Amino acid sequence: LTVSEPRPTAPTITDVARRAGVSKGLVSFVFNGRPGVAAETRARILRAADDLRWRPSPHARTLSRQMAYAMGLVIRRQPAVLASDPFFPAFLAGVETVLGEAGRVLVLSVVPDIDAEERTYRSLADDRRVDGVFVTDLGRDDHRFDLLRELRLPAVSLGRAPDSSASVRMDDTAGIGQAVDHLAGLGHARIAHVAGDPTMVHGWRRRVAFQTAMAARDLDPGMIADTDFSAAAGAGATVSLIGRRHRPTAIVYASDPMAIAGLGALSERGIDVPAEMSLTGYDGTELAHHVHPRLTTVETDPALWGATAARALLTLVIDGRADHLDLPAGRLVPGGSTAQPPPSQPL
Amino acid sequence: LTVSEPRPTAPTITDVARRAGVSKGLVSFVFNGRPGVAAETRARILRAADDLRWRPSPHARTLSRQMAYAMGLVIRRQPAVLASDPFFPAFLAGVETVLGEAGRVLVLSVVPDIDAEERTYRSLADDRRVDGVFVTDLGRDDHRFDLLRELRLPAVSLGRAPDSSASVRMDDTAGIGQAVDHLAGLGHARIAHVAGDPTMVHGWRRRVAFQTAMAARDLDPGMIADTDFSAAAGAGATVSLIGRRHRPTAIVYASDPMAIAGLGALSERGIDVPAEMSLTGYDGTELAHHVHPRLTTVETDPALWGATAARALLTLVIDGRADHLDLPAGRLVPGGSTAQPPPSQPL
DNA sequence: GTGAAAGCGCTAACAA
DNA sequence: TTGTTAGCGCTTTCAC
Repeated sequence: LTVSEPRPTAPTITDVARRAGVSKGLVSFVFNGRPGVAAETRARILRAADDLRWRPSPHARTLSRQMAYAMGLVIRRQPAVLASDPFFPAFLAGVETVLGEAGRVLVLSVVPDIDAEERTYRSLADDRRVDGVFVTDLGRDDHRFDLLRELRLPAVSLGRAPDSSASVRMDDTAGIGQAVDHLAGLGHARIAHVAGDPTMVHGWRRRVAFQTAMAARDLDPGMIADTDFSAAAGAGATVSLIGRRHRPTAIVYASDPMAIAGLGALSERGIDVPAEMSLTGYDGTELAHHVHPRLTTVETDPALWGATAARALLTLVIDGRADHLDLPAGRLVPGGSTAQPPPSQPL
Repeated sequence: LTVSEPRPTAPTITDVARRAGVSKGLVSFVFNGRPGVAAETRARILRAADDLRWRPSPHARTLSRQMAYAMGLVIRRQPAVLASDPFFPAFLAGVETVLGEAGRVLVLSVVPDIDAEERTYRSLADDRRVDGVFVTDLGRDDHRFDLLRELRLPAVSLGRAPDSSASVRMDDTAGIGQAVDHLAGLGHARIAHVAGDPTMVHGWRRRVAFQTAMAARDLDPGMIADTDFSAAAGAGATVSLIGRRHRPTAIVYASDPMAIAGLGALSERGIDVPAEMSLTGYDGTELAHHVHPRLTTVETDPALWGATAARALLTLVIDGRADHLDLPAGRLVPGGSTAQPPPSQPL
């Protein structure tokens, strides 16, 4: 039950230098890709390091180079919303593949509110815990970029923010548009949208995409219920939509968990999907494939997103600049939750 | 688009010492809670530090104290399984609340396979990236503790492992037992279990708990289908169980996502829940509350688990020892997915 | 092309 | 009680 013995003392750059018969400085040069080391010397040094299984210590490096070799991700979310969100695990996996190869590590924080979020960013910066951060869940009026600029913390945002220096975006317009087209193609005219959080960029973008797609087909784009992306709110919004006078025949959800919850709410009220109501989701989560009927949803690739964002952040941190990247848009995969509208709907 | 200016150079211990009119040594003593500093001097030093908004640099500390002020969590999971698992987000939130207060940070890794996992542990240890780790998803014959011992990396396991030095456990026996009792009380006799991964401790424990509870009631404990905890496998196991000659009238699932997928599979085959088949889940996830019928499930508290594990790991790292802790067991919360078995079942 | 030595910011042993 | 100083492991400037 005790952890008594000290960890074995690792070899240092001095050991390597001695073994290669050179000075510390040269070893450092080799490991930092500096020119001006004779090929033969370089080989000898690499051999020595390899023999000793030595690698430069990140902490020592941090001290002399002001680089943490770590990236940060601060997530501010309601526990309930976070728990049913399948995005993060896959996103993190993607981030890791890239950071790991680059010898970087991911520092993750989950915070409950905006104050904790700010404190976290400040201490990550003050302590030089990270060299840069990923910014997710963009707000439409996001205060974080000012803070990050003040802290001089390079950031890559997921989705484009007006004042982010680099971003990786996955277009949600296309997927929502395809969903509307799919439904309209089946004959639906009264299509509603259970939107996400309107204060968040992805919630808002999907909402606007819905309105645009509906307007483009001369359909009424007004049947929208806003939520906070939680399953509970998805169910609530569904109930409120079907209570309206002109009940919709189809609902486009801004996320799979909400669609699944909506399916539950409809089923509870004896409304058959897809015979009486068609549903589409967004994300392409595993569970969406296993509810009945299988959800028609927009498949996205969060792992690709993570890997791309990580590469962008590395570039930003190392080269001091990075671009705004666009990822291929999600695409609609028809399931069993969409069908023709019921033949005779009272207007 | 450029991140040009260097981050503002933070004050150092030297600045604080100068401002307080003392030496660096004294400042260090004060910030490490060492005795032997005059009260008045100490106050002066604290004031100076406060004025300068100075805090000791973790990296510099790491170098001289061999402490990283960070904890690690390495998750090896199939992306699909991880994505539908609601446990981690809440667990992480719990961990963070404790680590944050203690000035520690969480280093997270998501790895695809066992080799990557080992490499990750090695580099976390070699680079002194973390002072200790959380070990989750215990295998019944878990190789990781040998590795961690070799690396001298203190570890707290989630669930008790024979060779872990500290652990935090949440009993699954009680919850599964309650589920069986609940079903038996409703009149079910042919109760099946869709188990988790039998090579993982929590999967195995729930499986054994099921068998024990069934045997205690003189019921046949043999109807078990093993899975890997994925939703897909949950659906598959469900299908195989209802295909058996003595079809069960109730199924106890080892997780909510599998129960939800099972519900989907049954629904697809026209089997009514709960009229023809009762289901129970495990975890108490948000989505489980919003499917129809609402899942009868075992509520657990992953955030509490995270906070407790974090406290244990801090203790282990700081004091060199920690205990095995037990958390209150999950408890069954009846929903709409359980009812009396159908009156006349052909044997 | 290579070596010596001065930092990076802090801790801790030793002196005073 | 307080000050001095030698590390911790690495990078980098400046001589040679």
